[in-house]
Amino acid sequence: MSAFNDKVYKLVKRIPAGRVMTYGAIARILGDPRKAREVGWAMHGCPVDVPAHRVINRFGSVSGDTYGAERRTLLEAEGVRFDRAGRCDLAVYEWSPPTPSRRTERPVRA
DNA sequence: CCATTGACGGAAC
DNA sequence: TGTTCCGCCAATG
Repeated sequence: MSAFNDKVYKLVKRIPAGRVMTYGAIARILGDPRKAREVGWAMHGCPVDVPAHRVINRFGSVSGDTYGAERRTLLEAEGVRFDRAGRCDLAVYEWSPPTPSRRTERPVRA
């Protein structure tokens, strides 16, 4: 288990219900913007205590074939709205980890 | 070691 | 976010 992989899990666990993060955003926060694919690969075998359904691609759509439908259902249960194309509004739902010197968190209710 | 693949991203059209 | 192409990187055979 690489350190990068562990960081991904830790970050994903901090994502609040009803909010999502993209693979690229996670990789970027972890310091390796180009490792977006690895984030996805890490989620492929993620433990059950990691809310992998809150990690989606940059289009706001859920990737994956079989597991994708299940994850999307979980997100909808948390209040995330999907349009007909299976995408959600990242401008509204995308979440960023809290920073020590900044507390600008807003409720976000679409 | 080389080729292929992928739960990605982004630039170019 | 339409489609196509390419770069990046780990895992897999």
